[in-house]
Amino acid sequence: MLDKTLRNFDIPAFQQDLINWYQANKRDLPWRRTQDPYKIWVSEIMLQQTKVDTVVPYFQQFIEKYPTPYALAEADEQDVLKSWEGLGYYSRARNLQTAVREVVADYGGKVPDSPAALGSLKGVGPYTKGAILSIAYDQPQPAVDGNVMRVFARVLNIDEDIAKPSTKKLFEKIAAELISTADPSSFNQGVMELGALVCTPKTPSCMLCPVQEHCRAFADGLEQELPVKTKGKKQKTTTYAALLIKNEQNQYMIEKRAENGLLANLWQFPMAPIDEIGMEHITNWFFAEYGVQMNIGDKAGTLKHVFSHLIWQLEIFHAMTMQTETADERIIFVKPEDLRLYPFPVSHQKMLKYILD
DNA sequence: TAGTCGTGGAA
DNA sequence: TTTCCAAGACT
Repeated sequence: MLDKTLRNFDIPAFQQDLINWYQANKRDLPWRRTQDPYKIWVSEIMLQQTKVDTVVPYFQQFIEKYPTPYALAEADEQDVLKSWEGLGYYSRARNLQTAVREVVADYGGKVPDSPAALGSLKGVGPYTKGAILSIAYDQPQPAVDGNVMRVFARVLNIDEDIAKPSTKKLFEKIAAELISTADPSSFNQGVMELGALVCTPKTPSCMLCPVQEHCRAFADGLEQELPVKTKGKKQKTTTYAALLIKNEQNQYMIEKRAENGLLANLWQFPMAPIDEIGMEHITNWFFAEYGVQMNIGDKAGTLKHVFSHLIWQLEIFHAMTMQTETADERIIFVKPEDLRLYPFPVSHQKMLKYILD
């Protein structure tokens, strides 16, 4: 299967054309100005499912605050989450810190350069492992992301569904065959850079492509049809009442979310699923759930927030309570000016404007 | 395997 | 407006 796919494919010429193009056209990105495995690691975690333009400012600020594995290992998780606020996929931040602590404890603070040790770290999967080994340590390891699957699917005219995990394994085998042993870093980054700048998902710029002469999809006019990717299911909407509960000290009630699952360990204004409990039972539900007696006031606004796999429809209300504390450790009351000290998901960051005017 | 896990930008 | 998606990992 693999032999047939790669038969008559001029691997050395493809490598050379790709690497030459990459050297001449690569973007000047902060993580390309260093060989520090820790910094490259941080960049690769941030770049998971996230655009380069989004990552750049987060990376700069993160490295300034946590310049070494030791600095990150010693940091408070809440501070790390605050640095990650707005970037999404927050378990990446917590897994990174867990992994960095392991590197400090078990590897003397040096990022492992063996595939087995690196791949065992929390949050380091097949792609990230290959990226770190190739970019930081110049090892010829495949690093297959969405770009790589798209580029290789077109160049080699492969119509396997790239949404399937088994297809990713196929491309890892292909990447292992194609990767340059002379410059694995430039090869891997070159494929990704090509995917980001030229071999784009929609309307690829084939006329500007440095490997056009190697591309079977272009030769057959199939560049728009490849790669094949089945689409996921639609998100389900849940409606919540989100309450801006103020007490007589002008403090607002916020809640730390569970330590697992969606938006783990971030803070939010309390929410009630009004589909389930009914708007008329909210007060009782809140008392049962949080031990807080409150009166609901005016509606402050409405907010629709779209996640990857679900949608929140938030109906936002002002509310008043006489209490300044509860028995629930997840609940605290905070002055408006201190709310920004806590890591909030974007949906609840937006709610701050109803309080801070 | 398929679902979970965020966000903002492009077409 | 809707859809898709971006340098994935985990369960």
